[in-house]
Parts: sequence; C-alpha cells; structure tokens
Amino acid sequence: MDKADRIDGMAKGLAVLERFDTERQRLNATLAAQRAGLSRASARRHLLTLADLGYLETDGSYYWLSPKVLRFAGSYLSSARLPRVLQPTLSRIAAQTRGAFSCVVLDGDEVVIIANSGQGFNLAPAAPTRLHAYGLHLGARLPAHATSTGQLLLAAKSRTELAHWLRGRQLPRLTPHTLCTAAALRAALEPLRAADWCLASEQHELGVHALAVPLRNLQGRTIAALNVVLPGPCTDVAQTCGQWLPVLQQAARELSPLV
Amino acid sequence: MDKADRIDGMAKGLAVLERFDTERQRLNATLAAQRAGLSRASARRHLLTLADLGYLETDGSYYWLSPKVLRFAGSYLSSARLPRVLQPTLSRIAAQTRGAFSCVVLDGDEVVIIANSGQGFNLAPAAPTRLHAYGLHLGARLPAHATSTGQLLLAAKSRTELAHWLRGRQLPRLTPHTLCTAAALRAALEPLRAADWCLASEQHELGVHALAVPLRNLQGRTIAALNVVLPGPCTDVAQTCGQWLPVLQQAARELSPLV
DNA sequence: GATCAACTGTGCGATAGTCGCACAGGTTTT
DNA sequence: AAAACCTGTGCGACTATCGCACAGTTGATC
Repeated sequence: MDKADRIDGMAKGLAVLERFDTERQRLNATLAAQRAGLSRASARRHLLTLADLGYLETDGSYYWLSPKVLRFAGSYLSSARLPRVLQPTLSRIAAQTRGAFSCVVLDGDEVVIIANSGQGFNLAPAAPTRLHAYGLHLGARLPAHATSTGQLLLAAKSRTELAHWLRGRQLPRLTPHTLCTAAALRAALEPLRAADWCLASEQHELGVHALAVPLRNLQGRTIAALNVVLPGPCTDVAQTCGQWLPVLQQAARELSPLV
Repeated sequence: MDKADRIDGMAKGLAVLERFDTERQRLNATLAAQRAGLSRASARRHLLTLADLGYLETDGSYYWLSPKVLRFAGSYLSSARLPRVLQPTLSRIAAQTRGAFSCVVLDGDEVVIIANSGQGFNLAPAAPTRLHAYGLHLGARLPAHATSTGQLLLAAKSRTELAHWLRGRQLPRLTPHTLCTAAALRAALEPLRAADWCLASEQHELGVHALAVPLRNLQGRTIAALNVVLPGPCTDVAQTCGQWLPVLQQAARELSPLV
C-alpha cells in the first residue's frame, strides 16, 4: 500500500482501542501511552475521544471497553455470509449431539471464532456450557499453531505461503505437547493436506482435545474450519474420530455449497 | 468534553467503520464518502487504511467488514464483568426451559444484546434456533422504545433523565402497535416503574412478543434487562406471564449479587 | 465504435490538526 | 517533608490530512 494513502491518525486510534485486550482490561492514560507507544498527553486525548464516542467507559482515571464495541461484531454477524449460513447448521448438530462446536477463520497468528454452537455437553442444571468455561466465546482468539482448526487452516496454504507465514514467527509453548518449532509444525501439517481432519490433543491446554475438519467452498478453497471440543480424556483416538468425524464431515459437506 | 482534547481524525475513522451496518454491507469509495460526510479522496484513504489494518476486506473497489472486527467483541466479552457472569445462568435457564433468552443494555437509542441463550424453542433437527431467525445475535441492536427490555431500561431512568432522553428523539413506527409519541411512551413506562416486568406485544415486529425483567445490582441500580422471546401467538397474557416470569425473575435474583 | 456517465487513482498547496514538551497541581508512599 | 507517582493543560513546531482538480478506466447506451 502506498504510504501517502495511509491515515496514521486512525491507525493510532484503533491501536489504542486494541490495547484493551484479554490481559489488560482497564487502562489509565499512563498505561495506554506505554502500550500504544504514544506520549501520555496524546494517549489521554485518544482515550477521552474514544470515551466521548461511547466505545470506552471511564471513572475519570481508568478506562475500559463499553458494550458499544459489540456494534462492529453485530454488523459483521448480520452482514457477512459466513456466520449467517453457519449458525443454523451449528445449532442443529449441537442440539442433536450435545457437542461443543465452533467455527473459526484464520487471522494472522490466530484463529478467530466466528460462530459457536452455544451449547456444551451437559444440559444438566448444575453444569454450565463448556464453551464458555474455556473462554471460547464469539470473537475469541486462539494461537493457530496450537489448535486443531489452526493447523488445518495452515495446512490448506501452499508450501510457499506456509513458509511465508512461518518466517520469523514465534510459536509459544503452551503445554508440553505444543509444536513450537517451524520444523515440527511443518511436519505435523504435511499429513493433514491429505487427511482432511485434525485431532489436536492438549497442544493448547492440558486436558483439552479438539477435532476439526476444513470447510471448503465449491471451488475447493478452504474458507474456515469447524471443530468440536471433546468432553473428557481422549483415550481411544479411533473411537473418538468414529463418533465425531461423521458429524463434522456431514456438516461441512452440507455447508460447502453455501460458503 | 474539552474540544481541544478531541482527536477528530480517529472519530472520522471510526465513523467510516460504523458505516458498514446491517443495511449497507458493502461500500465503495464513493458510497463511503457520501455516508460518512467526507470527500471521496479522504474516504478512499480511510478505507485503504482500514483494509491495511485488517478490519476491512476488499476486491479493489468494494469494501466489507472482515472477521477481525470481532476482536473488539472478544475483548469485551472476556473482560467485562456483565457478559461473563450472565452467560452461565442464561445457558442454564435456556437448557431447562427451551426458551430464547437474551440480555441487553441501553446504548443511546437502542438496546444492545450482550449475551444470548443461544438456543431457541425447538431442538428438532428441522427447526433452526429462533434467535437467529430474528437476527437476535450478539451485538445486535434494537430500538429501545419498541422493545420490552428497552422500555424497562427507560423506565429505570429518573423522570428528568427520561425527559432528556426523549428530547428531540424520533420514535419510528415499526408496527401498528409501536408507541411512537413521547406521551404514549411516557404513559406506558409509568406503570413499569412499579411492575418490574414488561410484556411488549408486536411493537417491534408483528407476531413477536417478548417478556422482560430488569437486572439490578445490590445497590438497586438497573444495569441491564433480561428477556425471553415468546414462541407463538400470545393469546393469554396471564398464562404467559405465569409461565415465564418466575424463570426470568429467579434468574435476575440469582444474578443480582454478581452484577 | 463513439459518446456519455460514473467511477477510480494521484499530485499538490493550503490548512487544520496533532505531537510532545514543559510546567503546575494533586495524591499516596516512604 | 520529600519522593514518586499520577493528573490536566498551554503552546510552538511540525506533520498529516483535506479536498480540489486533472487524468485514466470502465461500462452502458445509442
């Protein structure tokens, strides 16, 4: 992109808004300045403006996100084709199987959850849904290299694209099973190109297993990935796949003409 | 707010991003310029920057929202207290009763959905969830004056605040049952201050009835509203309330210490 | 294929907006 | 009482943004 066409002011403003992430939920002028790389005076002016626009709430010294930021998600969900066509199918298979499904796309380092089944394994009153227990709400972001869906989406890239993606990228170790080197990841992705499904066991979080399939359009391009978070310990891989793969694959087949 | 402290550049940038709403999903430079009140050259530069930052996708001439905008929703949902504490309860009562619940807060003219039960009335394979059928996804916005939750949240305001809210505000007619005048709305809100629940019948959409209760913190301040969208025609008000009010009120009571 | 209309990309001068310093004042800690 | 934070703000310097105006492209109509 031509440098002359870039509006630095807006980029800075959005950078400030992005600082309010999962780790840092409340910021004052000083903290925001540090984290956004601005002077304190400038950061303060940005915060005041964002608060005035309604995107932040404040007690005078600290600032935090207001529900108005959901506006963007609302617009995306009602406008984008993908989440609209996904939701009915996802809800249906969740109701049929009581599984915890979600659908993600790749965005940089991470996969973003664009649709959820909104229901966990257990409908008993005492047990809240598993999805939220793991923080797998809409818009949540997980490292691509350590998730079943992320690995599938990476495997869908050409080898050149993958090399480009890997270049200079950190692959943080999240559990003892995480693939943290480019070589290990590349080796793990190779069989996925043919297999068309991926089981990631405790690579992201200990005790959590997830099974994913790709979602392709009719041109064969991989658009997204669909997965199920498995309820308990995954002792028998064959049995697990036997149970969940048909559900995922049937859903993917059904969605293929729509995406 | 002091005018000198306002960063107009950022306000303009966010205004451009806000133009991508439910009605206008795809914009080119010319359209964006018209709708954001900028010159075409300036709008183009904003669009290019937003695309470069990853918030928009483009085919070169048209622009549309990318899933990256979900980042803000994700940050809000994982950081804000309200959606975090709501979700388990909402999921639970939805599982128990098969109702379509959601929770909203007031933002300007509209109520914003900050949490959903994510499940409609019918778990049968053929029937998709009602919530999504009505477009009631997370972040969706509905006119406050025409919804059960909106009316409750307005009734929670003091009379002075309400007068201020009503001043110069348009109350669009959405169905023959919509309350479109300040006087009619004010009259309808008066009994709600005592009643503590609200049934809005076909004021927003024909055939849709909704029952709501307020969500108060321990100081008694109304923070949000909880509602259920009723499945079919609402012939017997007393019976409907008898069925759903206890569920809503119990949930509200339970959530009160947490919000 | 020529004409017209509407859209796009871009260079430039004028202007308006932003930057960060520096100072003053407030609050809490040592 | 001093130190170490934080906050708000005025101001000069600077740089980024604005919108015009021109030119190139596409696509429809006749």
